[in-house]
Amino acid sequence: MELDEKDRQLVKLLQEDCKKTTKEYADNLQLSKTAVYERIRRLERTGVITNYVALVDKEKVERDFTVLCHIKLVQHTKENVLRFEREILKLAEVSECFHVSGDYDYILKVSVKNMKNYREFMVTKLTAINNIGSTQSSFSIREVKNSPSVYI
Amino acid sequence: MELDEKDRQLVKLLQEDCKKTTKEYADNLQLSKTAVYERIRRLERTGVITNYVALVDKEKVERDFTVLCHIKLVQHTKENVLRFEREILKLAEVSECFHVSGDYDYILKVSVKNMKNYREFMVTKLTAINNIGSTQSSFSIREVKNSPSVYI
DNA sequence: AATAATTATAGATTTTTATTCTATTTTTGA
DNA sequence: TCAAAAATAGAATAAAAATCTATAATTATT
Repeated sequence: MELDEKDRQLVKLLQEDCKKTTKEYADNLQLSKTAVYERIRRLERTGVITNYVALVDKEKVERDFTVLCHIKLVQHTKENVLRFEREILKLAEVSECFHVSGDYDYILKVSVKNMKNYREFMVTKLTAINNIGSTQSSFSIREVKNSPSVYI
Repeated sequence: MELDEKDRQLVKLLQEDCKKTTKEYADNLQLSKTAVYERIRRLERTGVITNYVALVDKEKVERDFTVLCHIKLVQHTKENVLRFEREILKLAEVSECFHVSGDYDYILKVSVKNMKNYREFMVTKLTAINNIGSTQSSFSIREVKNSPSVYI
C-alpha cells in the first residue's frame, strides 16, 4: 500500500492519540470527515494499523523496574532456539524479545516491581529455561524515551 | 490508586484493544456499561492509563530494520549527560532510550528501513552527537516479542 | 489530448455509542 | 448498627460513527 502525505500525517496523529473524533483529524488534515474515515479504514484493512491500545503508566502499576537482559544460549540448534523462544513468550514480565547478532543471542526487556522481583524472575522463570548459557542484566537507571510509535 | 480485580482485568483488555464498545467490556467483566465507563474515566483521571494509540506494522511502513545500539559516553558530567539525552530525544529513529548500569551507559532501540539507512543514521546523526565514546550495534534477526503492554 | 472508468471526497442521513442523569444498592467508617 | 460515601444499574440524551448519495478529482485508455 502506498501512503501519501495525508496518510502519513494521519498515521502520525493516530500513533499519538487514537481517541480523537474523526472530525478532529479531518480539521487537522484539511479533509472531510468521510475522507478521513475512509483513509483510516483503509489503513486498518491493509494492515498498516494493526491495533489500538491503551498505554499504562508503569510507575502507577508498580512495574517500573526495567531491565535489559542479554542472553547467550549454550547450543544453537533449531529445536533449542524454538523451545527457548516458546518459553520466553510465556513470560508476562518480558515485553520485548529480540534475537540479535553480536555479543549476545537475545536481548529482552523485562518489567517488574523491584530488584527482589527481578531476582525471583531470574531464578524461578528465566534460568529455569533450559539451554541458557549466560546472562548480563543492564538495569535501567532512567527512561529517556519509551514509545511504541514509528516515525514515517 | 488501588486497583481491584475488575480494574486489572479492564486494564488488561484496554491494553489489548482500546476500541471496543463500553458494552463489550461490560459484558466481559460482568458489570454494567456505567460501571465500566466510570472505571475507565477513573483510570484515566488517576493517570494509570496515559493515552490511547494506534500500533503500526513496521514492515508495512518500511521501518522493520531494528537495532539495539549500546553506547558508552566519554565523560559523565551532568552537562554532557543532559546534552546527550536532549539530542537523543530529537532523533525520530530512536523509539526507546534507557540509561543503564553495566557494560554500557545507554541502550537505544533504533528503527530504520535497512542497513544503508542505519549507516546513515549512525554517521550523520548518532555519532554527530558529542561525547559518544563507543557504540556496539546488535541487529535484530528476529522479533520474538514486541509489545508496549505491561502485565498487571 | 480527450474521454471513460475509477477513486476520493463532501455533505446529509441514519445508526450506534458515549455521556449524563436519577434511583438503588453496596461498601466503608464512625 | 447506622449514617455517609461510593459504586452500580437502567433510562434518557447527546455525540460520534457509519452509511448513503452525489460530486469532484485522479488515473488509465485510446
